[in-house]
Amino acid sequence: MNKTKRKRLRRRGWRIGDSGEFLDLSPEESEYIELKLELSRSLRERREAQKLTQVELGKQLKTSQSRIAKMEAGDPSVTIDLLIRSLFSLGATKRDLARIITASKRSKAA
Amino acid sequence: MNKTKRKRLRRRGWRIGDSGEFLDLSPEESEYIELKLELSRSLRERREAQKLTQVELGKQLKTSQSRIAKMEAGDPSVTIDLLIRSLFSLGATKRDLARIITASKRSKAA
DNA sequence: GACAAATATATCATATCTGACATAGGCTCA
DNA sequence: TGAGCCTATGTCAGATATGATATATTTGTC
Repeated sequence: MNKTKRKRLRRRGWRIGDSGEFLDLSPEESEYIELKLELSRSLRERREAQKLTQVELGKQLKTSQSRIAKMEAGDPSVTIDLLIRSLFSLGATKRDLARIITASKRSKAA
Repeated sequence: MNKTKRKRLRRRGWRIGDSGEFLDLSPEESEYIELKLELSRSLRERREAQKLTQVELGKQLKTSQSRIAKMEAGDPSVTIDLLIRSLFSLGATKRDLARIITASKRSKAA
Protein backbone atom coordinates (compact mmCIF):
# COMPACT_ATOMS: atom_id res chain seq x y z
CA MET A 1 0.00 0.00 0.00
CA ASN A 2 2.87 2.34 0.76
CA LYS A 3 2.73 4.92 -1.97
CA THR A 4 6.42 5.59 -2.27
CA LYS A 5 7.39 1.97 -2.36
CA ARG A 6 4.76 1.29 -4.97
CA LYS A 7 6.19 4.07 -7.05
CA ARG A 8 9.62 2.59 -6.78
CA LEU A 9 8.30 -0.79 -7.69
CA ARG A 10 6.55 0.55 -10.72
CA ARG A 11 9.60 2.40 -11.83
CA ARG A 12 11.87 -0.57 -11.53
CA GLY A 13 9.13 -2.89 -12.72
CA TRP A 14 8.04 -5.34 -10.10
CA ARG A 15 8.84 -8.43 -12.14
CA ILE A 16 11.63 -9.85 -10.05
CA GLY A 17 10.59 -13.39 -9.25
CA ASP A 18 7.33 -14.06 -10.98
CA SER A 19 4.39 -12.43 -9.33
CA GLY A 20 4.79 -10.79 -6.06
CA GLU A 21 4.08 -12.00 -2.63
CA PHE A 22 7.72 -11.32 -1.84
CA LEU A 23 7.16 -7.71 -0.95
CA ASP A 24 4.35 -6.01 0.85
CA LEU A 25 1.89 -6.38 -1.96
CA SER A 26 -1.65 -6.80 -0.78
CA PRO A 27 -3.52 -9.83 -2.06
CA GLU A 28 -5.47 -7.63 -4.46
CA GLU A 29 -2.31 -6.21 -5.89
CA SER A 30 -0.77 -9.62 -6.34
CA GLU A 31 -3.87 -10.89 -8.05
CA TYR A 32 -3.95 -7.87 -10.27
CA ILE A 33 -0.34 -8.33 -11.29
CA GLU A 34 -0.73 -12.02 -11.86
CA LEU A 35 -3.68 -11.34 -14.08
CA LYS A 36 -1.70 -8.86 -16.06
CA LEU A 37 1.13 -11.28 -16.57
CA GLU A 38 -1.27 -13.95 -17.75
CA LEU A 39 -2.69 -11.59 -20.32
CA SER A 40 0.82 -10.64 -21.40
CA ARG A 41 1.85 -14.20 -21.92
CA SER A 42 -1.31 -14.87 -23.80
CA LEU A 43 -0.71 -11.95 -26.10
CA ARG A 44 2.70 -13.24 -27.00
CA GLU A 45 1.38 -16.71 -27.58
CA ARG A 46 -1.25 -15.44 -29.92
CA ARG A 47 1.17 -13.30 -31.83
CA GLU A 48 3.58 -16.16 -32.25
CA ALA A 49 0.81 -18.56 -33.19
CA GLN A 50 -0.02 -16.18 -36.00
CA LYS A 51 3.62 -15.94 -36.99
CA LEU A 52 3.72 -12.20 -36.62
CA THR A 53 6.67 -10.07 -35.58
CA GLN A 54 6.19 -7.32 -33.05
CA VAL A 55 6.58 -4.81 -35.84
CA GLU A 56 3.80 -6.43 -37.83
CA LEU A 57 1.48 -6.71 -34.87
CA GLY A 58 2.22 -3.11 -34.00
CA LYS A 59 1.11 -2.10 -37.45
CA GLN A 60 -2.04 -4.14 -37.16
CA LEU A 61 -2.91 -2.70 -33.75
CA LYS A 62 -1.83 0.78 -34.78
CA THR A 63 0.85 1.07 -32.19
CA SER A 64 4.59 0.72 -32.07
CA GLN A 65 6.92 -2.22 -31.75
CA SER A 66 8.16 -0.94 -28.46
CA ARG A 67 4.72 -0.89 -26.96
CA ILE A 68 4.11 -4.42 -28.11
CA ALA A 69 7.33 -5.43 -26.41
CA LYS A 70 6.22 -3.72 -23.24
CA MET A 71 2.83 -5.33 -23.37
CA GLU A 72 4.37 -8.74 -23.73
CA ALA A 73 6.74 -8.01 -20.89
CA GLY A 74 3.90 -7.01 -18.63
CA ASP A 75 5.56 -3.67 -18.19
CA PRO A 76 4.02 -1.55 -15.42
CA SER A 77 3.29 1.18 -17.91
CA VAL A 78 0.80 -1.08 -19.64
CA THR A 79 -2.79 -1.37 -18.52
CA ILE A 80 -5.05 -4.36 -18.57
CA ASP A 81 -7.30 -2.31 -20.79
CA LEU A 82 -4.67 -2.18 -23.48
CA LEU A 83 -3.91 -5.86 -23.17
CA ILE A 84 -7.54 -6.82 -23.41
CA ARG A 85 -8.23 -4.61 -26.37
CA SER A 86 -5.19 -6.06 -28.09
CA LEU A 87 -6.30 -9.60 -27.41
CA PHE A 88 -9.72 -8.83 -28.82
CA SER A 89 -8.06 -7.38 -31.88
CA LEU A 90 -6.10 -10.58 -32.23
CA GLY A 91 -9.34 -12.47 -32.36
CA ALA A 92 -9.73 -13.59 -28.78
CA THR A 93 -13.28 -14.03 -27.55
CA LYS A 94 -14.66 -13.42 -24.10
CA ARG A 95 -14.58 -17.11 -23.55
CA ASP A 96 -10.90 -17.09 -24.39
CA LEU A 97 -10.36 -14.32 -21.92
CA ALA A 98 -12.12 -16.23 -19.20
CA ARG A 99 -9.93 -19.20 -19.91
CA ILE A 100 -6.81 -17.10 -19.72
CA ILE A 101 -7.85 -15.68 -16.40
CA THR A 102 -8.60 -18.96 -14.74
CA ALA A 103 -5.68 -20.70 -16.37
CA SER A 104 -2.97 -19.96 -13.85
CA LYS A 105 -2.91 -22.26 -10.89
CA ARG A 106 -2.61 -20.34 -7.65
CA SER A 107 1.01 -19.51 -8.20
CA LYS A 108 2.28 -20.42 -4.73
CA ALA A 109 5.73 -21.31 -5.84
CA ALA A 110 6.86 -19.47 -8.93
CA MET B 1 -12.50 4.04 -35.51
CA ASN B 2 -13.21 7.64 -36.36
CA LYS B 3 -11.31 9.62 -33.80
CA THR B 4 -13.65 12.54 -33.51
CA LYS B 5 -16.76 10.45 -33.22
CA ARG B 6 -15.10 8.31 -30.61
CA LYS B 7 -14.25 11.42 -28.67
CA ARG B 8 -17.83 12.55 -28.81
CA LEU B 9 -19.01 9.16 -27.76
CA ARG B 10 -16.65 9.12 -24.86
CA ARG B 11 -17.67 12.54 -23.77
CA ARG B 12 -21.35 11.80 -23.88
CA GLY B 13 -20.77 8.27 -22.67
CA TRP B 14 -21.76 5.69 -25.19
CA ARG B 15 -24.36 3.98 -23.01
CA ILE B 16 -27.43 4.62 -25.10
CA GLY B 17 -29.00 1.28 -25.73
CA ASP B 18 -26.89 -1.25 -23.97
CA SER B 19 -23.66 -1.98 -25.69
CA GLY B 20 -22.91 -0.58 -29.03
CA GLU B 21 -23.24 -2.09 -32.39
CA PHE B 22 -25.54 0.77 -33.25
CA LEU B 23 -22.74 3.05 -34.33
CA ASP B 24 -19.55 2.38 -36.18
CA LEU B 25 -17.90 0.54 -33.34
CA SER B 26 -15.61 -2.20 -34.43
CA PRO B 27 -16.27 -5.64 -33.00
CA GLU B 28 -13.28 -5.25 -30.68
CA GLU B 29 -14.59 -1.99 -29.35
CA SER B 30 -18.03 -3.44 -28.79
CA GLU B 31 -16.60 -6.38 -26.96
CA TYR B 32 -14.43 -4.13 -24.87
CA ILE B 33 -17.38 -1.96 -23.90
CA GLU B 34 -19.60 -4.90 -23.15
CA LEU B 35 -16.94 -6.32 -20.93
CA LYS B 36 -16.66 -3.07 -19.09
CA LEU B 37 -20.39 -2.90 -18.52
CA GLU B 38 -20.43 -6.42 -17.19
CA LEU B 39 -17.74 -5.55 -14.70
CA SER B 40 -19.64 -2.41 -13.73
CA ARG B 41 -22.81 -4.31 -13.07
CA SER B 42 -20.92 -6.84 -11.09
CA LEU B 43 -19.32 -4.20 -8.95
CA ARG B 44 -22.70 -2.77 -8.05
CA GLU B 45 -24.08 -6.19 -7.29
CA ARG B 46 -21.23 -6.93 -4.96
CA ARG B 47 -21.50 -3.64 -3.20
CA GLU B 48 -25.21 -4.04 -2.69
CA ALA B 49 -24.80 -7.63 -1.58
CA GLN B 50 -22.53 -6.33 1.13
CA LYS B 51 -25.00 -3.62 2.05
CA LEU B 52 -22.53 -0.84 1.48
CA THR B 53 -23.26 2.67 0.28
CA GLN B 54 -21.08 4.24 -2.36
CA VAL B 55 -19.60 6.46 0.30
CA GLU B 56 -18.63 3.50 2.42
CA LEU B 57 -17.19 1.58 -0.48
CA GLY B 58 -15.30 4.67 -1.52
CA LYS B 59 -13.72 4.81 1.89
CA GLN B 60 -12.81 1.16 1.74
CA LEU B 61 -11.26 1.45 -1.70
CA LYS B 62 -9.65 4.79 -0.87
CA THR B 63 -11.47 6.69 -3.51
CA SER B 64 -14.45 8.98 -3.69
CA GLN B 65 -18.16 8.39 -3.90
CA SER B 66 -18.26 10.02 -7.27
CA ARG B 67 -15.75 7.64 -8.71
CA ILE B 68 -17.69 4.70 -7.38
CA ALA B 69 -20.76 6.08 -9.09
CA LYS B 70 -18.84 6.42 -12.33
CA MET B 71 -17.47 2.93 -12.04
CA GLU B 72 -20.93 1.51 -11.56
CA ALA B 73 -22.22 3.54 -14.47
CA GLY B 74 -19.50 2.21 -16.71
CA ASP B 75 -18.43 5.76 -17.35
CA PRO B 76 -15.92 6.11 -20.19
CA SER B 77 -13.48 7.74 -17.82
CA VAL B 78 -13.16 4.49 -15.91
CA THR B 79 -10.74 1.79 -16.94
CA ILE B 80 -11.11 -1.93 -16.70
CA ASP B 81 -8.03 -1.81 -14.56
CA LEU B 82 -9.83 0.14 -11.91
CA LEU B 83 -12.90 -2.05 -12.08
CA ILE B 84 -10.89 -5.21 -11.73
CA ARG B 85 -8.82 -3.90 -8.86
CA SER B 86 -12.00 -2.82 -7.14
CA LEU B 87 -13.61 -6.20 -7.64
CA PHE B 88 -10.56 -7.90 -6.20
CA SER B 89 -10.73 -5.57 -3.25
CA LEU B 90 -14.35 -6.56 -2.81
CA GLY B 91 -13.26 -10.14 -2.52
CA ALA B 92 -13.78 -11.40 -6.04
CA THR B 93 -11.51 -14.19 -7.19
CA LYS B 94 -10.14 -14.83 -10.63
CA ARG B 95 -12.72 -17.52 -11.02
CA ASP B 96 -15.39 -14.96 -10.23
CA LEU B 97 -13.95 -12.67 -12.85
CA ALA B 98 -14.02 -15.40 -15.44
CA ARG B 99 -17.64 -16.04 -14.62
CA ILE B 100 -18.48 -12.39 -14.96
CA ILE B 101 -16.82 -12.22 -18.33
CA THR B 102 -18.54 -15.20 -19.82
CA ALA B 103 -21.85 -14.45 -18.16
CA SER B 104 -23.38 -12.17 -20.75
CA LYS B 105 -25.03 -13.96 -23.60
CA ARG B 106 -23.99 -12.58 -26.94
CA SER B 107 -26.06 -9.44 -26.53
CA LYS B 108 -27.59 -9.43 -29.99
CA ALA B 109 -30.74 -7.63 -28.99
CA ALA B 110 -30.69 -5.18 -26.12
C1' DG C 1 -44.27 19.23 0.96
C1' DA C 2 -39.73 19.19 3.95
C1' DC C 3 -35.88 16.79 5.16
C1' DA C 4 -32.10 13.49 5.01
C1' DA C 5 -29.46 9.90 2.85
C1' DA C 6 -27.92 7.93 -1.35
C1' DT C 7 -26.57 8.41 -5.92
C1' DA C 8 -25.45 11.06 -10.17
C1' DT C 9 -22.98 14.61 -12.81
C1' DA C 10 -19.51 18.39 -13.69
C1' DT C 11 -15.05 20.06 -13.31
C1' DC C 12 -10.26 20.22 -12.29
C1' DA C 13 -5.23 19.53 -10.84
C1' DT C 14 -2.25 15.86 -10.72
C1' DA C 15 -0.93 11.23 -11.94
C1' DT C 16 -0.52 7.79 -15.21
C1' DC C 17 -0.68 5.76 -19.85
C1' DT C 18 0.18 5.87 -24.77
C1' DG C 19 2.51 5.98 -29.17
C1' DA C 20 6.58 7.32 -31.11
C1' DC C 21 11.32 7.62 -31.52
C1' DA C 22 16.09 6.43 -30.65
C1' DT C 23 19.12 3.09 -29.50
C1' DA C 24 20.82 -1.15 -27.57
C1' DG C 25 21.13 -6.20 -27.30
C1' DG C 26 20.65 -10.81 -29.56
C1' DC C 27 20.59 -13.97 -33.11
C1' DT C 28 21.60 -16.05 -37.71
C1' DC C 29 23.96 -16.27 -41.93
C1' DA C 30 27.55 -15.40 -44.94
C1' DT D 1 33.52 -9.46 -38.83
C1' DG D 2 29.24 -7.20 -40.30
C1' DA D 3 24.74 -6.88 -42.27
C1' DG D 4 19.93 -7.75 -41.39
C1' DC D 5 16.12 -8.83 -38.62
C1' DC D 6 13.83 -9.15 -34.23
C1' DT D 7 13.12 -7.82 -29.52
C1' DA D 8 14.21 -4.89 -25.34
C1' DT D 9 14.85 -0.53 -22.93
C1' DG D 10 14.82 4.55 -22.11
C1' DT D 11 12.63 8.81 -22.80
C1' DC D 12 9.20 12.18 -23.82
C1' DA D 13 5.11 15.09 -25.40
C1' DG D 14 0.45 14.65 -25.71
C1' DA D 15 -3.64 12.06 -24.28
C1' DT D 16 -6.41 9.99 -20.75
C1' DA D 17 -7.60 8.48 -16.00
C1' DT D 18 -7.79 9.46 -11.15
C1' DG D 19 -9.37 11.30 -6.72
C1' DA D 20 -11.34 15.18 -4.91
C1' DT D 21 -14.71 18.72 -4.51
C1' DA D 22 -18.92 20.94 -5.46
C1' DT D 23 -23.42 20.56 -6.77
C1' DA D 24 -27.55 18.38 -8.60
C1' DT D 25 -30.78 14.75 -8.69
C1' DT D 26 -33.17 10.79 -6.93
C1' DT D 27 -35.25 8.05 -3.27
C1' DG D 28 -37.30 7.14 1.07
C1' DT D 29 -39.70 8.75 5.45
C1' DC D 30 -42.35 11.63 7.96
